[in-house]
Amino acid sequence: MRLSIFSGSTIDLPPLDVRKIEDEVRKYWRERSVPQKWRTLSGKKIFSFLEGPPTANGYPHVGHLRGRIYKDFALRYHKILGYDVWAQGGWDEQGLPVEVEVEKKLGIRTKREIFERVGLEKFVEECNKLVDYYLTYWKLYATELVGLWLDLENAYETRRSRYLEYVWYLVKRAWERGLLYEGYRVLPFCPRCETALSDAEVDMGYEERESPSIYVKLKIEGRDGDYLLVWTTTPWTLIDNEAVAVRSDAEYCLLDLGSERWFVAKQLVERVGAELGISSWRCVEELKGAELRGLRYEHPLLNEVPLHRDHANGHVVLDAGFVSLEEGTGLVHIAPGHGPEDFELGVQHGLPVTSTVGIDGVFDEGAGLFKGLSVSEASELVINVLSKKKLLVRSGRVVHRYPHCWRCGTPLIYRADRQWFIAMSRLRSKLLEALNSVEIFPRVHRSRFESWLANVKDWTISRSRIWGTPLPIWRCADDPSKVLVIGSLDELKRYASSLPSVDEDRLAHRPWIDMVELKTPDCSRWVREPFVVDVWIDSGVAWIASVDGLRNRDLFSKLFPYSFITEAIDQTRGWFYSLIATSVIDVDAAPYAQVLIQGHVLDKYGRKMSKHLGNVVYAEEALKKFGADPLRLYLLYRYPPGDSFMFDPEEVRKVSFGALNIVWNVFRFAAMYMDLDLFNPRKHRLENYENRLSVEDRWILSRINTVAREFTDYLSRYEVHKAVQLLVDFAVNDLSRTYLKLVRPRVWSEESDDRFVVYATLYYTLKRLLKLFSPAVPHISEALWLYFVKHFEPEELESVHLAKLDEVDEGRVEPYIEESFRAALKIVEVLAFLRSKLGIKIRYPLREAIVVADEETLKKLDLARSVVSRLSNVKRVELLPVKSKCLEDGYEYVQEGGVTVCLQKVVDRELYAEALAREIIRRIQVMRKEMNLDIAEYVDVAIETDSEDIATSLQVFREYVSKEVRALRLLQESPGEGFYVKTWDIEGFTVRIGLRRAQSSS
RNA sequence: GGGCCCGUAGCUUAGCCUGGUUAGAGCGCCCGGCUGAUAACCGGGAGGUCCGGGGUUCGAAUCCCCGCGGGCCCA
Repeated sequence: MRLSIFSGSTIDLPPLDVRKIEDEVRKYWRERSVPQKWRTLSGKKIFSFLEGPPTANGYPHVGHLRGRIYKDFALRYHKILGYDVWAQGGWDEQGLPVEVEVEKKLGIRTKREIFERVGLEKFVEECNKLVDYYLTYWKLYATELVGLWLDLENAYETRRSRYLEYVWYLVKRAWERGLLYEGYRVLPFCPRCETALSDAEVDMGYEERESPSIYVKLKIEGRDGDYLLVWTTTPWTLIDNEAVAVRSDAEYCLLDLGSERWFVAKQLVERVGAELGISSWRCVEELKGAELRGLRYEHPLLNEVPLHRDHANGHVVLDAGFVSLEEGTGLVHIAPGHGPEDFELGVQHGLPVTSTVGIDGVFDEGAGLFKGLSVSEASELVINVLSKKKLLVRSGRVVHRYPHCWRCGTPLIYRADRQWFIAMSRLRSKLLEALNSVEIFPRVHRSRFESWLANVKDWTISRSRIWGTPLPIWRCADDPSKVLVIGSLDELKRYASSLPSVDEDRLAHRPWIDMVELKTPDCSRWVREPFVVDVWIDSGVAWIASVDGLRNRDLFSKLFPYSFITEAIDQTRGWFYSLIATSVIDVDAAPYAQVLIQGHVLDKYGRKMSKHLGNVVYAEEALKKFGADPLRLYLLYRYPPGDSFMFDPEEVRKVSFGALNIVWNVFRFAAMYMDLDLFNPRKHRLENYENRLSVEDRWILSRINTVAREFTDYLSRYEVHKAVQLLVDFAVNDLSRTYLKLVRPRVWSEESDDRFVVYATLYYTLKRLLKLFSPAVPHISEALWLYFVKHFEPEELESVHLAKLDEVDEGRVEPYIEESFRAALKIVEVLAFLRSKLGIKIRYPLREAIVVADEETLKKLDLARSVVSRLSNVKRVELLPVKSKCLEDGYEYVQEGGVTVCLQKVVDRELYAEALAREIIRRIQVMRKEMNLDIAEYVDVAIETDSEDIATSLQVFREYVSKEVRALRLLQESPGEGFYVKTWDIEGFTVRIGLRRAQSSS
């Protein structure tokens, strides 16, 4: 089957129209099910890839494409290396971002509305619909139109019961291994949305904000008149204050104000003084922070918040490394329920952890006087009360950066809450050990990952949300100390005394999961913990859940550990971690062997792409504008995979498209002449011409093999950019610019069959090059495969992507010839420079060039002497050993690094005549093109000129000119009727040239 | 506050690990040329305190120290 754009009896490869070609190629792949064949496992060694599932939320942009193109490249590359490839797709479908968008869509403003106005069932249905919507988009613009051959028909989906069972399985494994526990932790909450937020979400919402700024003195017990001075911007947290922290190695001053004395860090005395407007105080005692440790003070709201009366071990001075000496007083108020650091310090010292604030930001009865107030109302009242009690030293305002909810703009509050954890901190050494078996590219990132694992904290796996995997932990209603962890749907059904009648996908979600009534011999009613599981565990268990590994053990054992994964650098603490973490929890091993860590895509100025800046380049837009292959090539070759990528649309067009255009045209050139001469690679075999190869043939044959070797070499280190640059450079410089230029006259010459030597060489080279290019630019490679290779070898495979990379043909690698060419091309460059100095165009032949150099260089040059001569249009290239002289009159020269190059600058009459002939030829060629003549078509030419020189030249070079322009008749007369006529100025003379299709001699 | 990385032409960068020609490219700019595969291409030119300072060395973009500036991650 031929592609429709290539149909026709003779080859006429059109100019490169990327999008049209890609459409046709995609159609061909679809009709022939090529990707399915490509993915078929045939029993060979498997390159198993694990897809980092994109979140089915939001539209894909070029940053996503970069990652997906690396994935596809790695897969295709290993396929042509001879592996079977495992290329299952996957989608991450649950989590807060989906909920947020559904809320927006439904006009929901508070979490309560979800339950009361919309209802959970409807809400979950909407989440599903939204996921479906984005999947459509991702399948088209981030997969199919990019040419990705990930298997989407069998993609894993984290919302499916068969998938999320593995999250349950994992939680149960953690429970069995004693790693699952319940505890308290301080987390950022949005009181309006009534949910905890992740760190990433907090980072999104930092904004300037004006807050209260108050200085409060705390009465030290047993030291009448002595106080600790503290500073805070969240007065409401004083309600849950339990300690004051100092830095043990810092100096503190006891400041005498006459009637009373305050402790302040020495380094901050001046600052605080200025702030409070006090200058007349004296430092009466200097102490190390360590000496303050253990002092007790009276809680400033002891009467207003009665529970503090019972906190016998609270209200004490402790030391902590995090105390800042840059701001505040150097004494930091500690509320273990409202700050992560405070919490840790509290736990270390056994302080009571009180959080009298609810998830909605309203104080409960524990807050005494402040019950029922919001945090901001409470702050005001705290200030009032302290002021009345004369404990408030100063109350002002301060503008600072503070985290806000990125959805609704509400300032976040930190509060302690009951959560479920997995004790990852106990697995640190196992994680590090597992990492030993993992190769990380680029290498520099390894230490980052290692230090993250070495310091890993326990994992809060519970979330107070809806659209997620339900936390599979049940508690006995009658005895809350009894806990039941369910590891699969089967297990759930086993204990169920009644089940809602819904399909399994629903059953495994809220709200249906909570309609299941569970009963066991030791408990008549189990109640599920009201959480969903952190969404990172969803994608984290992909290594086993994606293939339903417990049921497909055979397949799973072939894939695990996965050969390769790749995502952007932010996933170091995300997916890369959640994979290895869950895998270590289950089987004490890393689930992947190689990781490629990518940098991010930025805009062309190096700024992050963001909706806010309006500089996001979406996948859809980029694909429509550039086509997939130019975009792929650009993303692959412009920067190292690990680097940030400054995406400049102009560069795609100029550089990437430009390179592809040259590659395409090299094939066009080859195809045109090969077809014209009925070249047949089975008949005109390279082996038949071995002893007739000219030096440039041997050179290009050597080069393509060297390039192939270097290509695989770079890719063994995932230096994708270098590998691809190498191919582009070879195609543009070696093939197009040098080889084709050299062989063009050989192709035109019909005297011998030498042109078949060229075709055989070129065919060998192009076919190999095509395979090398195929992982980077699959569409264009395929088009050329079908059009070019399949045209000459119809029995070849139906797709380049099913082919295998050729072994490097060691016998054809001739380093000496490559060196020789390097030297010769350098001389060609110098001669071009000399010509431009002399103002003599390449079209003007020159008699002689002389190179004076050492013996070794000369030996090299000798081999490629004709190359210099042809490319520089010099009749004779003379090679002389050092000490010879070429610096005579009539020569222009350049001396460089022991090599002297001289060029004879005299243009004698004979040379001049030849030059004129070439001037004429060139103009006739232009006219042939303007007339749209077929390449092989003959013409009649009539030339009229007032120049004696040109007339002579035409007589002398009559044969030459006729042959070059395929003239049947070349007349020196005024062009008559039926001629296409143009008047030219050549060297100041007027020349009228007439052209017409050759008339058969009648 | 801690860790990692980076700083080379107007822009994007190679070279740095392993010290040694005249620091190499692409884009942009200027001049010239080539073109029967080329929507292309080629040659030349202008443009560099290799972030600053100090050290090691016969010799430093490269190795070491300090500083400045930027990025990423963590707190």
